[in-house]
Amino acid sequence: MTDDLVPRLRHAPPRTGDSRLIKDLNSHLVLDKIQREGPISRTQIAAETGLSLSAVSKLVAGWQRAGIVHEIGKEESRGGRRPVLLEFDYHSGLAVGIKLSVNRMVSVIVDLEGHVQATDKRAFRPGNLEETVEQIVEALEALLEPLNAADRGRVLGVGIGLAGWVDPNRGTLVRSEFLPLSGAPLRDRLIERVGMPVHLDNDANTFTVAQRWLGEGQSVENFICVTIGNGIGAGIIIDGKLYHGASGGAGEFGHIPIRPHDGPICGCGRRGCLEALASESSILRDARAALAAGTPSSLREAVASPADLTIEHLIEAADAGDELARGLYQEAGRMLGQGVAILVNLFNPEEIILGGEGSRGLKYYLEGIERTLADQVVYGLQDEVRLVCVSLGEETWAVGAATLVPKDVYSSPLHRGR
Amino acid sequence: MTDDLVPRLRHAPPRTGDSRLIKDLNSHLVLDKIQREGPISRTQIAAETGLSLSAVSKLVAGWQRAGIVHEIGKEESRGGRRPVLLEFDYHSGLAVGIKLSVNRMVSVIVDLEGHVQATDKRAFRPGNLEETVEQIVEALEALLEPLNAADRGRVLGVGIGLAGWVDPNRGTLVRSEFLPLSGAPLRDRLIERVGMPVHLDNDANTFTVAQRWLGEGQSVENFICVTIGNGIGAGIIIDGKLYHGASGGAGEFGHIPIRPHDGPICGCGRRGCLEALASESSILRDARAALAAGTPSSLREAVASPADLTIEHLIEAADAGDELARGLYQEAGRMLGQGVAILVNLFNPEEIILGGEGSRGLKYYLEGIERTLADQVVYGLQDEVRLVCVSLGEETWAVGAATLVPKDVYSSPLHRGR
DNA sequence: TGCCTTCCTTCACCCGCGAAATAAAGCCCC
DNA sequence: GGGGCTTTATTTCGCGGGTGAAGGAAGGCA
Repeated sequence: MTDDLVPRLRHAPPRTGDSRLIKDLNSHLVLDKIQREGPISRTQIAAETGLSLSAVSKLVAGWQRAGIVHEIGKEESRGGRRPVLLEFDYHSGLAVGIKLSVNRMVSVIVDLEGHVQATDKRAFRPGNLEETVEQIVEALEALLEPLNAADRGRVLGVGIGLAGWVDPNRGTLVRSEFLPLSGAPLRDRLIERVGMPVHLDNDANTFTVAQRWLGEGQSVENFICVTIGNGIGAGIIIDGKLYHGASGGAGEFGHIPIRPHDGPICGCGRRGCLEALASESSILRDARAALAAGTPSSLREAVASPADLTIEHLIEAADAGDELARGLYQEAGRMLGQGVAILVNLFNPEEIILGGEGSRGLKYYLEGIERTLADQVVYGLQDEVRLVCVSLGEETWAVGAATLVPKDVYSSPLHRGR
Repeated sequence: MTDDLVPRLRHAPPRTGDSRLIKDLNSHLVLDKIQREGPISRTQIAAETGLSLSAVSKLVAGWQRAGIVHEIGKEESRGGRRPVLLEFDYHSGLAVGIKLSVNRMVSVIVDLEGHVQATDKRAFRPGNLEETVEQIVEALEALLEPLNAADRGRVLGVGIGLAGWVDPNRGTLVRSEFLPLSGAPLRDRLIERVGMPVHLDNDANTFTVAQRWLGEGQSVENFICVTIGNGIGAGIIIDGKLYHGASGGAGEFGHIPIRPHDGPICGCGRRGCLEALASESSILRDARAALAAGTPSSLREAVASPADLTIEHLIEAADAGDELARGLYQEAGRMLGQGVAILVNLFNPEEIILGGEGSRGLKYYLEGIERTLADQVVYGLQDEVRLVCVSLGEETWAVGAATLVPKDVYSSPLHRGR
């Protein structure tokens, strides 16, 4: 009986169409319109969705009762009664986002528009399930403690992002390079402890959801987010919905083989992964090696020893025109460009969003990427894709994780996972 | 006004939920069950779909009236009234499939189960729109002519597959290496001429649809078909639905860059595409070069000059243990393996179907693929994917194209493309 | 002030689903 | 072989949701 539960969930019966589905569908269709295109009038929603005016009115009333949609004012008259404008109320709820990484945990409280209300940064010591849960709960409490009771009641849930292979349906880690909790019921333990919805996903995916909800992908149905920092990751939106693959492992862009025979060893233990060729840590590794090998560069004066070199040094040097730094970025950009070319050939996306850590290095990558794309994409498909750059900071990750909450609450049933 | 039409189509209003959608949805849910899992009883359908028995009965009645579903007999009693078994009637309609290639056109009439009723093979001379349409119509007439009037009335439509970038929504070729009809309304002209539905798609996509409808992907929601022959292609099924990308160009697997700097020139003009490294024609090219360079091999006795060498020679030689042939296949397999590893890292599919032209060479590829996968896929994701081999012949392509027809007629409204 | 336009709400009606009652078909056991 | 019991299928009815028409509300314009 109980044993049956999990397989049953994986092959759950398909959603059948009954009146509830209809209402769900239409009501989210309306909410979506208001969120993406608001302020907007009922009549306009009806015209654009194809729903009847009466249906729109009723559905809007539902969202108003729930406090998620408000009337914000009236538009100019177009010869008759002035349209009443409706707006998504981004202040109607709060969400907590947590980004976990090797030895750090950054948490935020945001409103539904992603505006940060409070931040908590602290050390994180990867441990067993209980130790990990305990640290997350502590951070959560520190974050919620200053809130008054009313605000605390408005918190809708918690989203957590981390690097690794996550099964978001089960709420477990399948494999992660820094957190040895494979298979442990991390999400469910947390739900028990904090008494509100908790969502878990890969960090690149959380960033992607944020871009879809509030960022550069709001009106794009097929796009890919590539994140570039110490590692490289990707999140894939297909038909407006995050694509997880068969078991949550989709989007491991950083580990696609690019130079599997003669490339450098990657953190994952294999050779020539894109991440080992194009990430900022790979650039740093090559810069240190070049300095140690005696390559001339202004970097030599910036640090006492190659080991002290940081990304900031490299960016400064590149800004100042240093050949070595620029060359390394360009080479990394070409490698990344090859990866992006593969994405474009395979996915033919409408848009690719490049999220760069701090984003300052991104412009040095960009040239290499664009040139490579033109060379390596078939049929001129690269002209069909828009490249967009977005800056990523420590907090951005946490804010992204927080958007798992509204994504779950307010997304259409067709986009809600299986 | 008219100018507006195309953009309006691209951003068509989303499908709203009304009672018709419900019926459509449930009715296809039921049909799908019967097609995939039939023979099956009404009660079992109800249990597995979650629909009420009354709904199932009514919906089944609809399909019976349409002649698509029939009662086939009764099952053993399980202690009470014997269940009536329902079966999808694959003979209720016919479909035409056409595969166009450089100088050849293969057409078939099949029933809905893909059984070939008639075949037509002829030369194809790529020309302008009217010339092309004319040749297709001729083949179609040759195929339909022997049919009696009743059978002719049962033909539901025509599906066409060809290599290149196709926009299936508009029914146009965007770019193809052998047919200079970019942007021409090929599908719509054909619809006018033949007076029945015509569908156009990339050939790898048609093969993929066939695998989903009748082949190895019937019960798999996320899989990728890779086709290997003179070229290399792929079709992607996500959530049970063929993925086309933003403008129909998705799945250009043969042209992902693998050795963009030092690889051989590809037919598309760029360097180091997968297709230039791992297709059968690339193996042939390398074999000829090796013979010309004096590499010892049993192949030398098989042909007078390297130019006479064919794939069949290579397969025979490999079967006989020839080092050169085996080595070339293995190397190509490793290259293909790198490509497949990229697919697995990015898509985390449940299954990958390898369609090999004639399939006889596939076993020589396979070893290289499997070994490479184990090396180049992160987190052991390769253990999550099933590799399946399928044989591909000239007719298989045409049969695949034909499945565009039932896919369109009988697929759920949620899977019917945007 | 009166009429028109535009925006929104209300009400009657249609349609499909689910639940329950009913019918049909077959097993089992005395 | 006849009365239960079980399983399968159909029919009936009420509910919820969407649509469309009619009506109310708000504002422009002469």
